[in-house]
Amino acid sequence: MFRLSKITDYGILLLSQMASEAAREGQPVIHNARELADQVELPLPVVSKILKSLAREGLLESHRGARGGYSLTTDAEDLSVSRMISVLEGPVAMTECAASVGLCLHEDSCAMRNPWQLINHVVKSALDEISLADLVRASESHAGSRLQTAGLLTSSRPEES
Amino acid sequence: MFRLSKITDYGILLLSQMASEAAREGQPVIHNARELADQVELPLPVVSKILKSLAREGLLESHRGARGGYSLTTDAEDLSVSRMISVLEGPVAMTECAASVGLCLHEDSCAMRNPWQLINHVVKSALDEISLADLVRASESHAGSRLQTAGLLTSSRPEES
DNA sequence: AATTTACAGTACCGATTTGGTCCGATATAG
DNA sequence: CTATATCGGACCAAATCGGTACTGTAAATT
Repeated sequence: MFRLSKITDYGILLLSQMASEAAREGQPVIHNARELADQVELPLPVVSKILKSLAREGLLESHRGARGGYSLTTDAEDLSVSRMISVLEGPVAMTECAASVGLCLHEDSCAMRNPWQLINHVVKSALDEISLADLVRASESHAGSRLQTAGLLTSSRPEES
Repeated sequence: MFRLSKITDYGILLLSQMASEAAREGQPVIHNARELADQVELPLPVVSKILKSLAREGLLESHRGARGGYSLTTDAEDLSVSRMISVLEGPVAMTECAASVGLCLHEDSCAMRNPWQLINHVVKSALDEISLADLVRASESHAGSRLQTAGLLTSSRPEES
């Protein structure tokens, strides 16, 4: 409920994995689908499918043929969560009305267009502020990420195992 | 595509409708399902179902019997969009992992728990900041809402008909 | 040039979720 | 007592989602 599809979940996971290695190497690395599937422990066909769509949308560059694979086209700092979500499951539009015109029967009479656009804008702005690099940092350390210092993480820290 | 279910859409619409009238009357009004269904132009059974669940969750008070109906239990200023969404489609959790423990197979190995919690927190905070009263104001006037003055609406204004 | 590796595209299927309907029971006003 | 409404389910069709399979094409290795 109110959640992203698994595809998006996996997609962002894959991008993070790639960005993480790129950061370590200091340069973009070419990963093939099989390798990534092993690393993130997901079935190859699924990973393959997601990588294809990421490439089609321009987030990844594909290299065909033997020793081919995918590499990031964008610096992790410059790739927002908002963008990733848009690419993986369409524009960030919390209701049909917000997505485009003519989808809702009550478009004219409905008093909610402005409100929804407002909500939408607030959420989208929030997601614009988080970059792939932020995610990588958050995954690698529990403390000290840029976002924490920016005050975006106000709660102490997630209680987990 | 990262959107709320129609039920949530409708639910918030209904709450707005009720809050709007309550604001005009200066007091909570009792609406029956049929009346509301007419006003928002949705099938009665659907409206009825949604109102039931809103009442069950405590956002509305139900009055049974003849001349019965529903009334808001909370002041519109104190009801956040976040709360409404939670009630209508479960906790705001953008991925399964974020919802509760034990749902994802890769829970331990997965490096994304922190990142997702981060994203989740950012979105939830954003939705906490918008109240039902804000929505009503936004629906009634294109300019001058509290949110605009608070700087949450940075873009000039939505381009629409 | 043949072979192997790996991406490209697309069709497909089963399971789940969603949107929507219906009905019998119960409570209240008049 | 009767009319009016909510209450709490069950129920169903349709759309969506997660995942698989297969055929084709491009590049590198030999």
